[in-house]
Amino acid sequence: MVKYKLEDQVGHLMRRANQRHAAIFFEGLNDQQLTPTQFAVLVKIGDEEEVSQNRLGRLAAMDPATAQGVVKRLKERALIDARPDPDDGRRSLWRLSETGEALVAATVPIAEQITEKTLEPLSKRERSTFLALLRKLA
Amino acid sequence: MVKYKLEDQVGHLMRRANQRHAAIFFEGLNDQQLTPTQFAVLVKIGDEEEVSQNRLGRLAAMDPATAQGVVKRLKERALIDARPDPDDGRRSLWRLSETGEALVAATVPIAEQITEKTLEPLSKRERSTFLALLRKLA
DNA sequence: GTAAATTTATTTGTAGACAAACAATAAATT
DNA sequence: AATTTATTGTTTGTCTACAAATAAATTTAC
Repeated sequence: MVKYKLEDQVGHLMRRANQRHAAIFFEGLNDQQLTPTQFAVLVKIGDEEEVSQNRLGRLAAMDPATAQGVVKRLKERALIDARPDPDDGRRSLWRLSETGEALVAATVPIAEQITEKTLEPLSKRERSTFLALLRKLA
Repeated sequence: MVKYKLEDQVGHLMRRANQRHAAIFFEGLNDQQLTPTQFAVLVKIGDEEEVSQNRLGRLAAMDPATAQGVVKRLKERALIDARPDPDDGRRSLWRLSETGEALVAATVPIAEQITEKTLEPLSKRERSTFLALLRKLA
């Protein structure tokens, strides 16, 4: 019977790694006032041209209730715009505004630096190992 | 110039891995109505016998504002108790109640299953590699 | 063609997570 | 001893995250 050590549990370690990454993220995108989720949503809208809110949630790994709030705040900042879906009365189709487009273009390089900084404690080789294993747990 | 792929970013993958783990956690400890953070706090209080709120926050990786709320809820459920620190008028010293003690004893085995289930997609060897690398990023 | 099931989106409620500002106490400095 | 600095804990506000309940529109099944 070995003692349960919180510090060795994968959940605790992931939580802490996430906290560290979040801190790096906020430091990097402090000027733009973007959260990781908001950034993810902007990138995904950019990828898709036009996309419904629920689909966006799936693409960026948010549930519908979360997506609703995130989209609302981005809309209030005029980073995204919507028009009603002509084929489906329930949906709105979201796209980047010009400001949003410019913001994504300006922030993607910073996001790349954030990824780099997050992985900094690992060697090149370790990084690809880690990402491959992490992908299996995602 | 390679396109920025959200799905390949370490932050996004960690966020998703965390979501998956959280889902496994809630499923496992649904009956006890414990969150990962609450469980972490209970385990840490158990480790320490008696501990102040701020120190507890550091042990379980929460900032003071978060710790305050978590401790408050555990106290309301009578899982933990406090007495004033005789040596420091600012502090309370927290410890497990009898109920809390019993709950920790009952839930640690479940937490071990949760860890196991979270790591299930990885082989034994991959698990130790993953944990070693994750520890460097935490 | 209608009833049932599914999908889309919203609302309410709970719980982390953290920044910033604050009050109270304790420790360090001079 | 008095002042400065640090620590402990609380409060307010914003945001993510999700469960559960609801309403409306669409699809599927019969």
